[in-house]
Amino acid sequence: MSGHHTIAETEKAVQAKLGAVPLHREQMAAVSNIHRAATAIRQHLENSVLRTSDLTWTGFVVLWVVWIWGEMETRYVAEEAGISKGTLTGVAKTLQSRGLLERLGHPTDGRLAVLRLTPEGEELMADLFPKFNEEEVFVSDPLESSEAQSLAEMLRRMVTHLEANGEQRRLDLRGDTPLPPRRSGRRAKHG
Amino acid sequence: MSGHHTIAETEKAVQAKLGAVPLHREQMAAVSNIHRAATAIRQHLENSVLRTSDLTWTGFVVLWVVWIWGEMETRYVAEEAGISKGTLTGVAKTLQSRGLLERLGHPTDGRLAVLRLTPEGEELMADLFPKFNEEEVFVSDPLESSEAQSLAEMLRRMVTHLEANGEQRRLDLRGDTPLPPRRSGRRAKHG
DNA sequence: CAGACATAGTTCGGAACCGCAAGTATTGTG
DNA sequence: CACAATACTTGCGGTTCCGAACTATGTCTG
Repeated sequence: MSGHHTIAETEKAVQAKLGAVPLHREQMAAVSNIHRAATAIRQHLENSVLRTSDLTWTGFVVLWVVWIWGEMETRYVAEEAGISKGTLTGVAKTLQSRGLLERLGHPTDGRLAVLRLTPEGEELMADLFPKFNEEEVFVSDPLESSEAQSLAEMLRRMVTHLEANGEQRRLDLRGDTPLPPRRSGRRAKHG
Repeated sequence: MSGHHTIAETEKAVQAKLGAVPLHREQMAAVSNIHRAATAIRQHLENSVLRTSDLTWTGFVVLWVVWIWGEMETRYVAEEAGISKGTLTGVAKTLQSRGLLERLGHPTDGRLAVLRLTPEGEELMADLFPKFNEEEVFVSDPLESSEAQSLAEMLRRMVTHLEANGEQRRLDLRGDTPLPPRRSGRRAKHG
């Protein structure tokens, strides 16, 4: 890494820039450090264990989700992996083309599709996951065992809160005004 | 949200799947919850404050970094934002085309490029950031003030640790073997 | 049972994204 | 002045990503 600014320096600059503005600093620091940490950890894991298997982060997460749950319907895989259905379609195709994942139709409901690891996929995860976990230990090195637990627990509370109340919050925020269309994305057939 | 599985259920499934394998569970839970939380928070922020200004997450982060630091050389912007230089070139173009960002040559070193917000960009951030901060408060709702501080501090330690030791760790991990080339990417001119 | 509505997944447009190679320009150095 | 180093851009080949439109299937209702 050896960055230009350390995380501590950035926080000082924020303080300087926003010194006069009334803000909720603790929450700001908490949230922005979550993203800083997530990015740094992700980059470390991508450039260590994942890279050697030529897996992307998202590809790994999808494999992981399916591995943990066994067979799983695609809509739930997308949700667990934190990606959209459309993205999953593409990612699953990539993983299928590498022989790691397979796709089954649902026996009774023709709309559903189910994902499952191939034997090669199972083997890969059995090999990869311990290495992945070793790096999780490495990045958690500065935390005491009790701190790691406490960290996980606080984050879990935040996620649970968002799962329960996020949608309502977003509805309240925008009130009547519907969401503006995105700049990019598919357009209606004709004006 | 209203997911299929809650985060608690997922952790139970992990326990079931990996019950026999010797793993470091606390660190695993901590790291995976960091990513879960980061994804959930990012989606919430994108679909509330960012969406109304048609900003992507990365676009906002770049604006934020430049806003906090004032003028900043592009290489440092990329690093602070957690993206590659090549990506930054594209993102900066997008933001310039919207009149939010401008690009200046460095007065003394002709190789450098410097980014700075336009008045429109300053105005947008001044308007947007308080709203953004309000949502940071919302997502941190389940945390006591002291907990938010403690969370930020633990994450800061993890990031600092990675900044200091990540590169060496990756070097040690791969030992002699150079990184395998990526599946994709530009090829050398002739084999 | 036909038509309306709902649900699951795919397709598609536009953008972001990476890593690498190669190109351009500039600066530092022996 | 040759030559190395540095900083950024450009382009390639691929992946990921969202969300709206679209397709196919299932379900509900009159």
